[in-house]
Amino acid sequence: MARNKHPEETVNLILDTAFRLFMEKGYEYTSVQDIINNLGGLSKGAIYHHFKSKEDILYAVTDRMTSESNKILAGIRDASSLNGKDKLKTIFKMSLNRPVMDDIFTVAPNFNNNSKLLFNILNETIYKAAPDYILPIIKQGISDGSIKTEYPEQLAELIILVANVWMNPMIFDNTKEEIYCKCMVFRQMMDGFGLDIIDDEILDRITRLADIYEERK
Amino acid sequence: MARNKHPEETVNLILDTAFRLFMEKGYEYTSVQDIINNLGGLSKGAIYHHFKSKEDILYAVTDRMTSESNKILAGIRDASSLNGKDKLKTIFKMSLNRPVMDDIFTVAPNFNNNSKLLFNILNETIYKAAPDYILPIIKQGISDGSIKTEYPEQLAELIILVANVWMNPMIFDNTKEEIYCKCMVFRQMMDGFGLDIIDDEILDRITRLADIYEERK
DNA sequence: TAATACATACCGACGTTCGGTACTAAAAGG
DNA sequence: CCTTTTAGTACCGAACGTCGGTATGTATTA
Repeated sequence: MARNKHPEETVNLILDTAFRLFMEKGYEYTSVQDIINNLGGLSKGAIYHHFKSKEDILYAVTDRMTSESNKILAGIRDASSLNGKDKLKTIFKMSLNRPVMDDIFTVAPNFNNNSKLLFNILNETIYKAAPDYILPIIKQGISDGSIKTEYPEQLAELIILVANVWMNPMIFDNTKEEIYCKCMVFRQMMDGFGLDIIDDEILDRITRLADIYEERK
Repeated sequence: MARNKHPEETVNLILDTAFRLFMEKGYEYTSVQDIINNLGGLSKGAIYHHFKSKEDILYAVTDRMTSESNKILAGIRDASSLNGKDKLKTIFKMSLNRPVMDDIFTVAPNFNNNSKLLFNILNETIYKAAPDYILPIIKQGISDGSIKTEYPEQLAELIILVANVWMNPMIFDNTKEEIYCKCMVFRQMMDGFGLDIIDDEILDRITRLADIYEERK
C-alpha cells in the first residue's frame, strides 16, 4: 500500500482493526498476522513502525476506550458549581448518557478469553479512575459536608470498582433483569454510605443499555 | 527420568513447579520449557502425558488453590445448627483462620503480568463461590429471618467479589494500613445491608495476614 | 501382553527484527 | 522561481528464534 501522507490515519486504521479483532476473538487469539490481513494491504513493517509490540497496540486500544470517558470525569471533577455528592450523581448520569456508550455496547466486547483486556480495565479503574477522578470529588464532599467517610481512598475504589466492573453487563454477560437487580443492590450499598444518588432516571438508562447489549447477540 | 510407580507424585511435582513459576513470573511469561527446566529431569513428554495443555495446568493450579477453601465453605453451608447470618460470619472467620492462608500469603503471588490467573480467580468467585456457597446461605437467611434482601443472587456476588478480590492484599498489593481501611469500608457496606458480622477478631486476623504479606517482600 | 509413564525429535505458528525501498518535504543551488 | 539534493519517515517482507503442541519410540508395570 502506498505511503500515507497522514500517518495518524494509518495508526487509527490499525487501532480500529485491532480493537474489532480483540473484541471479537480475544487479544491472545488475535495474531499480528490477523490484524495485517484485515488491514487492507498494509504489512507487518507498518505495524511495527507505529507500535513497538502487540501488547503496545492493546494499551493504545484501551487508552482510546477510556480517554473520552476520562475527559468527561475530569470536567465534572473540576466544575465549581456543585458539591461533592452532586458531582458523584452527575458522574453516574453523564457517563451513562454518552452517545459512545451505545457504540461500545453494540460492539459488545467478548471478555471471555480476553483476560488481558479485562485486566487493563481493572487496573485503569483502580489506579487511575479512582484516585484521579472519584477521590478528589469525595474529598471535596467531605469538605463541603455533603459526603461523610473516614476512608475516602477506599470508598472511591469500592464505588468505581463496583460501578465500572461488577455492574458492567458486558463483563459478566448479564441480562437486563440481572442488571436491574445489580443496580438495586448498588443503590442500597450507596445509600448505606449516605450517598442517595441513584434515582429512577439512572436506573432506566442502565437497563436500557443492558437491553441494547442483549438484543445484539 | 525413570518412570514413577506413583504417577500422582509426578502430577504434584508438575503442579508445584508450575504454581511457583506462574506466581513468580506470571503465566504467560512462563514457558512450558521453563517448567521442564525446573522439574529436575522430567521432560516435555511427561507434562503432556499428564496435562493436555499449558492452560490445563493453570486450571489445575487454580483448582488446587481454591478446592480446600471450597470444602470449608461447603461444610459451613451444610451445617444445620446456625442461621444464615451466623453462617456468613463463620465463613469470614474460618476462611481467614485456615493455616494454608499463611502459606499462600507467604508465596505472595504476583498478579502483575498475571491477568489470566486473576481472571480465573474472578470467574471462580462469580460463577462458583457466589452461587454454590454464598447464595444458599443467604437464601437460608431469608427463610429464617436473619437476612433481608430482595436480590439474594446479586448480594451474594457483591459480597464475595469485594471480599475475595478487592480485599485481597495480594491482588492490589496493599499495605497493612490500606487493608485495615478496606475492612472498615467493607464493614460499613455490610452493616448497610443489615449484616453486622465483621467484628474486631476478623479485623485483627485480616490485618495480620496483610502483615505477613508485607514483611515477605 | 496391554497399558502406562516418560523421552526425544520434530512441527507449524507466533511475535519480533532488520535490511531495504519508496515517498515526502525542506534545504541548497542555480 | 525552479530544480536538485538530502535527510527523515512510511512501509515492505524475508528471516529468526521461541513458543505450545504432537508423533513416535521405549522402558516399566500390572
